[in-house]
Amino acid sequence: MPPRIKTEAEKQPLRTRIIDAARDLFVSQGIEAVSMREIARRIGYSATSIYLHFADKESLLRAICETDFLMLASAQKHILEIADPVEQLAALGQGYVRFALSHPNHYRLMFMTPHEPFTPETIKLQQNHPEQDAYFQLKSIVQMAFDAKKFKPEFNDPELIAQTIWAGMHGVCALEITMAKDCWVNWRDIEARIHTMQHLLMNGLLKCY
Amino acid sequence: MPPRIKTEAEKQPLRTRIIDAARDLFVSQGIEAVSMREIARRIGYSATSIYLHFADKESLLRAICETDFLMLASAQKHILEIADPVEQLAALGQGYVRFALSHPNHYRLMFMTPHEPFTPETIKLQQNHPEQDAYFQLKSIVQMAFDAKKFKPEFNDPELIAQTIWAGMHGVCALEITMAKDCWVNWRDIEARIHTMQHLLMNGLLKCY
DNA sequence: CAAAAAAAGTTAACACTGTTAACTTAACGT
DNA sequence: ACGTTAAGTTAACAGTGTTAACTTTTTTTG
Repeated sequence: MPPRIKTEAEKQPLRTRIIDAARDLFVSQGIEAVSMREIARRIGYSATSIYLHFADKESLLRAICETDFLMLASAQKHILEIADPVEQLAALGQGYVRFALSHPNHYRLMFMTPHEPFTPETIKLQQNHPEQDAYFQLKSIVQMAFDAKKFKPEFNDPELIAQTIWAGMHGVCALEITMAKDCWVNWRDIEARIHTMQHLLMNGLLKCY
Repeated sequence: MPPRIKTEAEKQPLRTRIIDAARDLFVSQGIEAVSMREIARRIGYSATSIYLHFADKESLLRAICETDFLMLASAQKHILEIADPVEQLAALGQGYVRFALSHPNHYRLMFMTPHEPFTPETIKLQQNHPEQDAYFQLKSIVQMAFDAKKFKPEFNDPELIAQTIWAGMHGVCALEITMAKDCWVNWRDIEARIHTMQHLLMNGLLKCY
């Protein structure tokens, strides 16, 4: 009997099929819905076979995380082409917020859930790579603006500037993701909140904006 | 045989003993360590007896959350006595950050974990009560500063101002709580990050600070 | 005071979870 | 064709939240 022709999905190595199935699950139903058995059910394997490719659930989630970090950095890399560093900064902020709000589950996993720290050995992603490390992108752009003397003189530490910009945008996104449905707070339109924060950061940090 | 003299703890109604045991657990070992069976073990009851006081684990966690919200608001209520609204704002920010960083597990449960929305029926906490609602405290102080024409003219919506201040401080705290151990980022000192954010918010929003 | 009713707790069980050990099947090089 | 290795499987363990049925304790009532 000839071997049944494999579908495209079945040709993929199992490791990536596991990641994809797990991602599908948690993107559509949230992290709580991701169970080893459900992942296995989706790809037609037994749950234990996942352990042939990942040490444990943590590792699997970190692998997903890794591809998501790459996704974010990739989506932003075109910004590095923009000439004006101030425009770059604005675009990066916009892109970051878009990513967070259109992929809330990814965002939660990436930036709102504590994991074991990513050590350089266990991770394939290259730190300080302009197309793989979104934080490096931010740092670089801030550094360029800093070198061009765009910031007010009281801000003399580019890395601190970068981390403050990140914190500001993260605050808006994180509150939106966890608390948007909460009617305790009479939330203003998310676009207004984003705009106000960006305005505040830019105006506060830059000499003229 | 006479009934054994009850200890002080045993005299407490069971409901609060459950909450306290659960809080103890998750403060010291994180939310993952909180299981119905472990809570019960600690207070010497069977796990199912918890269900006589709480519909499910969610409800129990919400009850903890509620007492924590009260804790935060209580810790801040003295600020309402301060005369100058700008000083009030600064003190409120400081207090908020202190709370977040000294009670990270509480903070995560309160502001970084999605729950079912708190409806006015299911909650004992009074919304818009100056000693029970920390968000109301923020709103009030912002409103006072707004009425005193302390903000720059381009910021004309006090609630939006309040939400932006919150987002800024939350961003710093939330990143610290989830990512402090992550050596991917060369984190600046948390005090510097807090100070920079506060400086930025105050300088950006207020006419003169 | 005793009987009935209500409240408070308990055990056993169900359907899940992540994970391990032991076993089976398939593939491949000699 | 045989032995070896890899790939997957089933069964099982210890844990989870939760429910139903049963027992004990307390309170109310005749």
